[in-house]
Amino acid sequence: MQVVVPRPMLQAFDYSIDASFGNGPWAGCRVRVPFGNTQLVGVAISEPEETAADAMLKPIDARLDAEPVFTPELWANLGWLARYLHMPLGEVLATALPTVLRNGGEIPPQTETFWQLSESGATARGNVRGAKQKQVLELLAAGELASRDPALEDSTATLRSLLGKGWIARVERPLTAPALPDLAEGAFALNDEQAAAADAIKAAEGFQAFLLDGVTGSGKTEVYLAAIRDCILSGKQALVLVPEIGLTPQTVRRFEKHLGIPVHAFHSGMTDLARLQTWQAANSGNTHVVLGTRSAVFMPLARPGLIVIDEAHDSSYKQLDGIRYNAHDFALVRARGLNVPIVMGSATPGMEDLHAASQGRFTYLRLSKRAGVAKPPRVRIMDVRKQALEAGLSRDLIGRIRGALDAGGQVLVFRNRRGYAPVLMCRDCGWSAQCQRCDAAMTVHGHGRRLQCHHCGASRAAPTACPNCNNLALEPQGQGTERIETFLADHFDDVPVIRIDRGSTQRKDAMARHFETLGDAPGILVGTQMLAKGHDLPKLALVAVLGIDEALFSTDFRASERVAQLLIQVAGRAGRAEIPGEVILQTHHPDHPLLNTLVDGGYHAFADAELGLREAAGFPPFAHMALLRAEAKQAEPPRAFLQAARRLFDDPRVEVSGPVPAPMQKRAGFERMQLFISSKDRKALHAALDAIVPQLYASPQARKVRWSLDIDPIDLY
DNA sequence: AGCACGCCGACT
DNA sequence: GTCGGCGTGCTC
Repeated sequence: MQVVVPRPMLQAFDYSIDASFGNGPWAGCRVRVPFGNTQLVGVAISEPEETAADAMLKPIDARLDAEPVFTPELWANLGWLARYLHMPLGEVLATALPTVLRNGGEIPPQTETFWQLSESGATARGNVRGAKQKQVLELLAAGELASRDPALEDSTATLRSLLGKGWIARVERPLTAPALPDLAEGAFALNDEQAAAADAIKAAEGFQAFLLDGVTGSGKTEVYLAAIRDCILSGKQALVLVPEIGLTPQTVRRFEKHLGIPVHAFHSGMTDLARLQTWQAANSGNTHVVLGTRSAVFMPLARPGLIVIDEAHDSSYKQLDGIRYNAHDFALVRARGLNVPIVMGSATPGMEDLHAASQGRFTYLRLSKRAGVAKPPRVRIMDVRKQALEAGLSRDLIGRIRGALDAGGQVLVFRNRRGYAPVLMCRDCGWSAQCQRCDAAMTVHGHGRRLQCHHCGASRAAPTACPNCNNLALEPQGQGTERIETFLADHFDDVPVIRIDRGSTQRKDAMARHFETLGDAPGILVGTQMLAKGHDLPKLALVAVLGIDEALFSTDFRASERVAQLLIQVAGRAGRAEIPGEVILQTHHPDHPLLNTLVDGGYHAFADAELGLREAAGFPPFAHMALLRAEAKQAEPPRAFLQAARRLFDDPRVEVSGPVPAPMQKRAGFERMQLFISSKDRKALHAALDAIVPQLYASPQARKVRWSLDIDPIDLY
């Protein structure tokens, strides 16, 4: 019997089995096997009779599943994914399983926990001191509750202490499919565009891909919800993918509220056990809706009916290490395999998706109107050449912030650099603090007291004197969110100033809390990318975007797309409600074509121009790319490895360029090189890689480097 | 990857 | 004389 294991090896391994394991199907079942001098959890990929008996083979140690852990559709598509990514099947299968199963854990019986009031609890109920305990007891007095009931959220500790006192009891019941919601047709108030989109999705028979292109505030979510409702009312399951931005719990609550049924979540903030429970509920058909981040794309579906990808352009759908899959692309493959419709929603669709729509591969659905009273914001480019700046803000901008606050509005200041300042520099000799292990300047934190490398995490105290000339002339250069926050808090001391970035918002619900703190009162939010999403701010009157200039001149061919998406997303936060929003882009390059195209023509004008440039340059989506990366302590072994790899290509339809140093040549002490591989012909590219990748695994040079192959890379770092 | 084997340099 | 450096082979 052939078994694949989670090791970087392309081949399968043969094992013998003895009769005691029973005779169900083996392919797709997990097995524990001896491997070298350890044991591994692998997956059988054939039946015993397909392999010739061989007395030399080791026997498997255990069969871990009586039935395959992969649905037939996932089994087929994960096989395809392994071939497409040119990665070992054993590693792909392991990645696609929840952690518990990957590690050989049992699939527990499917139960659901309920809490009941006990007799002593009913007696004690009258004289409980703790407010929280009293509240929970009152809830349970009205009837038992499932542990996942929203009413019991954040009550884990209380429940545990009540259980300890014997006032409540825990009951395990077999999990069953939630009752279908009682939703009449048209339960959502949709405008004509939304209704047309929902109807088009409803009319899909089998696989059909929809690009739901809707401006910010146009109500894409209502269209998803309508489509999901249609799906579950016809007895099928919906899978919803969302970006990794820490807002999944809020989104789950919103979906549950609108659909009236439990929605199962799957994201990195959950325990391994909770994730396994969602997996099981989906696999057994005991849930109607699963909502999760990237890895939820591997969810087995017993009754598949619909896949939704929210914010389909978001780059967090691509995994950057290990199995570098793209959940957006794999979701399309699965929708085709499951023969169900898939909806990709975005206010700023990626070039690939727009191109697919223009070719007719995706059905294009447009939501051009903002829902309700919301009006599109006015966007202005503010020329700050020859202007004095305070913490990176011009006088004019500061005045406009004052005006917005005085009118009772809220202000959002966006700056894509966290920390106090991007560089610590010596005024006298020009020395600047560099990271020892990376080709990058260290970022100043803690109001100038600390230095931190954003690439390797290195951190140290900032020197007081210049290490080069000994003068006391060190000065933080440039602006980070921390410095801007300090300035604004000082300058606008009558309103709250809240910073939102990875430094201030590490805890799970921190972002939601920050938004709550602000409420409806005038105030200022300062932050990075993280500000682009999150709660609606009904009183948002002004969005100021600082420091876009460096982003305008990046070398990465995808940089323009990302800047455009970010600007549109950030700008879209303004004008979502009663206050007419204004967006100010502060720049030293007011004539930059990207900015002007965006401001004058919007995202679509930009996209048309960008697609033209991509086509002329032969970049995706008009060509297909792969990136072979290699790194080591010294630059020579990666260069030699990639040069040897380069010589293996001989198809003229496949272009290979490099090896070249990565844009950040040294990172965390490793010298990094890369080889670009591209072709207009996807089949030719993959045929070439099919022939070459096994040779890379066998290459003697590969032992001296850490290497990886990235199919359809999105970041060329 | 992870581990064992094995062949050369600097330590008790 | 050994401890341990990491080059090489191997995993059914």
